[in-house]
Amino acid sequence: MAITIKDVAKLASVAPSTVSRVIANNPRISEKTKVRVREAMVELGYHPNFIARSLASQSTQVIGLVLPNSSDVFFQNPFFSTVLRGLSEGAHEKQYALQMSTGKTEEQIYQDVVNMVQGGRVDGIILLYSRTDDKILKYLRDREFPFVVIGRPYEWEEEITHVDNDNYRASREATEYLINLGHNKISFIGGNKNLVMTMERLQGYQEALKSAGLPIVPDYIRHDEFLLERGQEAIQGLLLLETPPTALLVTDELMAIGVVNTLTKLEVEVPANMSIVSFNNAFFSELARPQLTSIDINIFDLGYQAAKSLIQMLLNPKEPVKRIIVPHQLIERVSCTNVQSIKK
Amino acid sequence: MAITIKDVAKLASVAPSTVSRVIANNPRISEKTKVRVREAMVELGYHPNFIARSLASQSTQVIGLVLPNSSDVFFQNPFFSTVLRGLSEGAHEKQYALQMSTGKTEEQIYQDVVNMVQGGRVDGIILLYSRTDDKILKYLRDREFPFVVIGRPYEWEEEITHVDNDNYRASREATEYLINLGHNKISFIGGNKNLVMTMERLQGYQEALKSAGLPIVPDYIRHDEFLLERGQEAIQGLLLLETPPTALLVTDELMAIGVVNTLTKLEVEVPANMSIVSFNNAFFSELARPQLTSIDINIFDLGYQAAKSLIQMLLNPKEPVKRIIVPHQLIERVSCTNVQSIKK
DNA sequence: CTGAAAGCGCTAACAG
DNA sequence: CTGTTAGCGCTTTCAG
Repeated sequence: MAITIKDVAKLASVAPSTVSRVIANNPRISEKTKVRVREAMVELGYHPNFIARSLASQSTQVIGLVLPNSSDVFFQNPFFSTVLRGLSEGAHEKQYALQMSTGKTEEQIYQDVVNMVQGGRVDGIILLYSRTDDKILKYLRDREFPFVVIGRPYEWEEEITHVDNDNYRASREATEYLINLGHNKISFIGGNKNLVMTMERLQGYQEALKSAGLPIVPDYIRHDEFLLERGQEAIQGLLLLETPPTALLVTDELMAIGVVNTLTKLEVEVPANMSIVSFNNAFFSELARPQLTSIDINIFDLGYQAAKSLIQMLLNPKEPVKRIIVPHQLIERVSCTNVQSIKK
Repeated sequence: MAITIKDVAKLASVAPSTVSRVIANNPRISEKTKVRVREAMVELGYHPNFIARSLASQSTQVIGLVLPNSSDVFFQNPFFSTVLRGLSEGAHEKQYALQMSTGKTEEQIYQDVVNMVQGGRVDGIILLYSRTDDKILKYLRDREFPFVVIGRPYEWEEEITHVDNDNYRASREATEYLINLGHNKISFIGGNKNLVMTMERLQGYQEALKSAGLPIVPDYIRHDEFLLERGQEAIQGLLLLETPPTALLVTDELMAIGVVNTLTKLEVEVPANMSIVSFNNAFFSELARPQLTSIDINIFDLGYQAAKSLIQMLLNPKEPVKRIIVPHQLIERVSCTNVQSIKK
């Protein structure tokens, strides 16, 4: 078919193994023959065959990405493209390629992963989410296959390298920010309950209320998919309460947009009649009217660090387990106001 | 290492080739031995090694995706995630995996492609864009490597299978829609000039004006990156003109959002003082305030059809060249109004 | 410093 | 219907 190592070897009058060593830049080959071999490679337009190399060396230079099973939802969220951009950059630096799972149900994705792993298609895997009772995580762990989790693992946290934000603290700070503005009826609109991230943000919220001596009102706590529509529904429910909240902590941008749009439609002014803090800050918060005060969790870095960590693990099999906490920060915009101004 | 075909063969007391045939479900193998072999596979927990298979069969079941060189911009745009979702679904149906280019400059991406192709990593490639003077497209064509383009190829259109919208017509219709509302000062805010899509949309716009006997005013035509910020700049320039337009055709959603936000800031009301038609309709148009009338180009289908077409080419090497036109439609929302209402 | 040879795990003629 | 035998293109001992 194409030009192989043998062709090069013949032209340079060396053995194929020598050519292989030149490619690997093996120091035991003399400069002279290296030059000669390289010339031959150029002359023939030789390009190494990765598949053959993979088979022989048992490594592919490919990283597998696993999306959550609610991938349809995930795709819509700007979180996805941003984290992917970070992954892409991290992988590119070390010449790794990225391969994605394409399944939609948990079972399909599980099969994707088995194919990637047992089929020898990838050297390592990055889970772009962390949730409870994850069959896939368990599978990877049982096989001791190299992988990294974006988010805090629900189990075996100490044994799994992961990249995460301090979601608990971020959420607590956001809540305290609202409390400091005088709010005492603060609602929590969270995402999928099975995501560890959601659980932690809820805890941070509750802890902040507790510390401030405020009650935790179950009716103020909502959970749903990270979707525009879900945000809309959530806020409608809250407004029907006897004493609706005066402030909202929304743990996802897309939901936040849904919330804001719905409020606008219902002529509840933000921030005059409702303060909002959003999460993620993947540029939707800026885009919303009014622009949303938001916790920036540096999504790009989550991806970038995850890629880098995994590659380090691959390069050095006894690399210690790591936890990388990407910093967050509250970005103040104009969606929050002092509670005084609300009382009419 | 892991369990191989030989282990299975031994346990089932057959030759390795027989096992291979069972995997391929070769009809020439008796049901009896098939069953026996399958039992052995299950008992051992055998899973085929894709890399080995790829090397032997010279096919990988992987599709390479090539993003445009302005990938940072591309990642932000909802076009990306939507088309990727379509690609993912199309690939999954036929058990193909997706691998992405990770380079950022044209040269890096070119290298990614060479690696994918000459390295034997992928069976075919999908270009997620179409632009002028594309080195990568030329490379693929010269090597006669199977590939599909999303968008209309700038050259060799007749020889390259591609999936596209009728951008010319879509744009003409959108412009006519505005003309029918009585507008005669219509501006065109387009994206990157090197994209074929942009060129076609511009032509459609111009043709509509011409047919209606309206002049083509160069000052009304703007081009820029598909970015929020660019949309903002474009509209500011337009408002400074002696006779600003009364209607805008914006060929990208993200830009459209930038335009709307800027107009709001400048207290130019939409649609009262400015009508807007946007493109793509990947749910940003719905999200904007006011909601934007938009040409829905069915981005998901672009991806889905591209994946399906490429796979067909791979399955049947003499599959004829195809052009697939995904239909578009104008979705009326509330960002346009009759020109009468503008005159104060 | 370089060559010969074995083998990574699977497929695909070619026999029988 | 099934086994034997070569590879696919590269890496990697093991010699020398």
